[in-house]
Amino acid sequence: MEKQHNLSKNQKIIFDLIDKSPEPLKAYSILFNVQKKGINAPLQVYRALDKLVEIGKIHKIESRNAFIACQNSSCQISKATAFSICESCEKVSEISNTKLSKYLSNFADQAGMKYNKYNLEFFGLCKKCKSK
Amino acid sequence: MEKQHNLSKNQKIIFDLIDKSPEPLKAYSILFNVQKKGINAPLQVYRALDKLVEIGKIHKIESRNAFIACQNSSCQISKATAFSICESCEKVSEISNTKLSKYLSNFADQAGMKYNKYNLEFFGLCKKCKSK
DNA sequence: CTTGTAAATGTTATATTATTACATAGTGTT
DNA sequence: AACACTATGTAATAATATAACATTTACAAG
Repeated sequence: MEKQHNLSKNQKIIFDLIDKSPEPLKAYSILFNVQKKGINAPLQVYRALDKLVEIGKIHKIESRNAFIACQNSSCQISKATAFSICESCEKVSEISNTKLSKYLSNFADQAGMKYNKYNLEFFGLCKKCKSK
Repeated sequence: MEKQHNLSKNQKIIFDLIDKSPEPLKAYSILFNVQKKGINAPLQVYRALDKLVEIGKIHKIESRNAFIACQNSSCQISKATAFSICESCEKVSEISNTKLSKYLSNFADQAGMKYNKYNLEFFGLCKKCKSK
């Protein structure tokens, strides 16, 4: 059984916003959107984001400085993430591919070193953009 | 034969600095270091960095907003990159592993979509930090 | 129930990272 | 020489993120 994380008020407001969004959201766009709910300062947003990332409810798309809800119910901790990013329309999808994640989790480098965490971002054109 | 890129003055100054550095450098630390050489403004640094990334002489470590010289002589274009990052001392190494790069370059997702570009960052503890 | 502790909140200010806009200069063709 | 392209210089500003400090809430242990 996975640990239940009871989100606090701000965390819930911000998670709900990200979860409903079809695209990754940036911190200041989140801030703008939640100001009517009483969240006034960047730090309030960043604190909630940090926590949500920590418990795996959202992931940060590093190359875009944006945040997306976890699409993968089994991924409760953000330690092994893979995304596909369309370089034209900026659509981002989380990749859940058991073979890929096994391959990467078991990867050992030249020195035999293994890693407990990774983040992979693939770039290309999504179907729609490719057919344009 | 690979295309030869003749670096301009600013590009060369900034590449040399990054290439000599044992660790990834951040843009404003680069700026600070090259001010004695007549580069005064952030934009001058960012323009050179953009170009150097484009031609594959350096890579950006996205999770750290820092830049590292390409360690891999065959990687003239930054389109397939993998790094190992120590979460304790922040040491970063580029991974050149043919199997890994083949695996990722050939990876096709659920929809059969393939990608022309990827960036992978592994996190863990380096040998030194692990033995502490 | 009250006390201790960790987590979360609120607020202001500031640090860090990156780009826009505009003017000028160099480089290499044809 | 004319052209196109790349690079440079400078000032201002936008976008992203954190530091410092005061207060409040949640909740388990005594």
